[in-house]
Amino acid sequence: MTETGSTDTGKARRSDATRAAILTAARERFAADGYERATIRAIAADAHIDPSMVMRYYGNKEKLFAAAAEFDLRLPDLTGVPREEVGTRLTAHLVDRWEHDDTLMALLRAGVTNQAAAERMRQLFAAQLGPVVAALVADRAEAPLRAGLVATQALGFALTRYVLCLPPVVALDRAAVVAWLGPTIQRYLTGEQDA
Amino acid sequence: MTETGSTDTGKARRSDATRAAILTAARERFAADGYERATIRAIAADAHIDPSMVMRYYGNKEKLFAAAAEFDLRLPDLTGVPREEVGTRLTAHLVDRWEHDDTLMALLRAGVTNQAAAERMRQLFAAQLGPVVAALVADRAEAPLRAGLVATQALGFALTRYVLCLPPVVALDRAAVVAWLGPTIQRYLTGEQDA
DNA sequence: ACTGTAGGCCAACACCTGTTGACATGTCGA
DNA sequence: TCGACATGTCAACAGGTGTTGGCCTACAGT
Repeated sequence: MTETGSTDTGKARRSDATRAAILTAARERFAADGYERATIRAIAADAHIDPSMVMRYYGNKEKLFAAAAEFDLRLPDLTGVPREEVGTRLTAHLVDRWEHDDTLMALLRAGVTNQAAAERMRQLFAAQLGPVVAALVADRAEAPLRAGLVATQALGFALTRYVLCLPPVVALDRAAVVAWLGPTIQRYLTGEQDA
Repeated sequence: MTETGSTDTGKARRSDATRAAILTAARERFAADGYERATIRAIAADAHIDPSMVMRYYGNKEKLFAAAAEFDLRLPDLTGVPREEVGTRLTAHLVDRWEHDDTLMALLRAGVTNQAAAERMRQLFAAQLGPVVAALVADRAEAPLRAGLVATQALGFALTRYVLCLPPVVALDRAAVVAWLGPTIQRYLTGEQDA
């Protein structure tokens, strides 16, 4: 394998642009078509290169997806936010994150039929959402459950709005989304189980 | 085409068992693998027949899916239920429906990558959940939106529990699911937008 | 100027897919 | 008994898939 050190800030290689183009095209295809329908050939065509280049740079389709599905939710620190506002704040952030990055869509579409993608999704919520929630709740043992509940609503919203495109859900503007989903997320984060 | 009248209650044909076996196998495969990974060959093997029989009886893969994805939510009439209980009642019913029938799973897994399946899902919520919600809300114009919101939470729960298998969500028992999701559904059905 | 090597393309492979048509078998009415 | 028709099997097709290896070209270091 050619030197691909992750830590070195060495000189840029001539192929870096190509690598990036492949990754971008891969994200778009995986997001639009899911794992199996996103073909290496189509991704290569989008990146204006030969399919064999994809193999050379990323080994195989699985590894390409793994590289393309690297994602950071960039969750804000909610400990400084008034407790009654954390639901709306988190909701607004998630919606924004979803609308400005294909990666989550790729993860969602692929995660439904691909085991590795599903595992990624699990890690995403456990490793990134989990800690943020843990810093918020009184009993830290409750954190994974509460993070999971948030995931049900967040992913369900994304699924119905961006994938299945249920018309009434698509029609909602940002403010309405936050107004409707915010209190739900708030309750999952800070509320009691008994209504 | 052989006589396949939909209205006739004529004598059962010898091939009806085969037809049913194909449909059952198709539902299981579509539910487990999604649309593209569920192959005609695998379905035929499960049904212990030749792949060409699937084609003869259902024409092509698309039509087979259409037949396999026929589904009735069997939603109860909620007009007689105390208003503050409709959320938990609907939640409990949906969970039960989901756990005892592969069809919804097939619809969900396929709907993420297949247009026809997504369209089915849209019709399902519009035609079956819509009216039930409409009978419940004061302003009927709000019904589609409220049904859509219910869909976000219901499908999101199914996605995280049965497809992505987030551990904390999988761990919930039936009572806990109803206790957590019930109030959310209740608010989407009968609550005001401003918390 | 020469050469090694990285970057890129082409053709091919082995496999799997949906789909088709020819052929065998069984069943039931005339 | 015989023939029509439903039921089922087998083999093959045309196209698409991930993946591989050989070949060409241009640039960087000497």
